[in-house]
Amino acid sequence: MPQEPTAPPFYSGTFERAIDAKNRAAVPSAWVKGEGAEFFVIPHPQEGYLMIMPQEEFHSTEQRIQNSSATAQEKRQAIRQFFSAAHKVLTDKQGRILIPDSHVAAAALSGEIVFVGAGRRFELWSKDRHAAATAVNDEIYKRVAVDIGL
Amino acid sequence: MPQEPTAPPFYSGTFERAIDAKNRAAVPSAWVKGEGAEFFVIPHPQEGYLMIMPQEEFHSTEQRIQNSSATAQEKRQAIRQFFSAAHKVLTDKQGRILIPDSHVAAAALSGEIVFVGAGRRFELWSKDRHAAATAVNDEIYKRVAVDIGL
DNA sequence: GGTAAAATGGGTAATTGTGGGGAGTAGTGG
DNA sequence: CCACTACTCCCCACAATTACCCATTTTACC
Repeated sequence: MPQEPTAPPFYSGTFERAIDAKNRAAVPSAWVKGEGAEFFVIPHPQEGYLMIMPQEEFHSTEQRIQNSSATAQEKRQAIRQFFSAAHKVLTDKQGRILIPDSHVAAAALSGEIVFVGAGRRFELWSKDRHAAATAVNDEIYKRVAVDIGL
Repeated sequence: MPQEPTAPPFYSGTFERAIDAKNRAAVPSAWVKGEGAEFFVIPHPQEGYLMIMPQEEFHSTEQRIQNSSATAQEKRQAIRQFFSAAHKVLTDKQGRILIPDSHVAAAALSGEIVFVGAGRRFELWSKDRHAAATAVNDEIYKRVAVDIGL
């Protein structure tokens, strides 16, 4: 039976979690299919949160850099930074991932954290930063909602 | 069962390591599959770091020189330089590689070093130089990230 | 309320990184 | 051809980190 060749994952919703003393964070169970799921963890270049994506989205992001309007030289540099910041992680038997120290620092993670679905990838925030970012975005969201007559 | 014919290796992430008095450096365990992995070590021609690649990437790099727009004469010279600078190394039983003296000098390695994943190959930097180079690239990376709406 | 699944915490075993002693090998010069 | 030296690799030992496992607690769903 030729079933779907791994249906493209889609992440949505917001989930509060905790990160423990060993820097482990439990991925929402709805987002982890089988055993030993594999993700790439990359700090967002500007805003202080972590982007987490499966392999195919990782490579498709590389392609987007490749297709950008920058010069060939700039694109190579950008991709280098992108690769060097990307750490591959596997879920353990309890569905948790281990966040590298440098990335914990980059996103200021400690205690309460938030998983946020973002389509083909998801995000990991410190609760505080997420609250702040949400406050700003909500403003914009409301304006746009009015604009389209939601 | 026709499984993938040895999935091409992919290196990503950044790992801090030490180089000891015997010029041995432990390759990140995630990057070494079996026993006695084999790599080619070549100093980067301009920037002062070492490129490390498995055999297939080594040969594919030779091809890229071959396909460059230089004259036949120039290409022969370039490939000569490339081959003469490339040292083959094997991991020892503890997963370490021995860096030739000349290459240690070329990359100014001593004490703290950094392994950087770069797709089908990886890089070996002195910690100091890496910090300096990263500062510059990060600038470009951020600009491109905005460009593609990361 | 009861059952199952999910999330969290921590103990323990296995793996990884680091350092150094010493045997085997190859290169050097007499 | 033989010593002597320099180097490389193997081994062991230790420390630190990671992954596995099990035990509670919490949440979700009948």
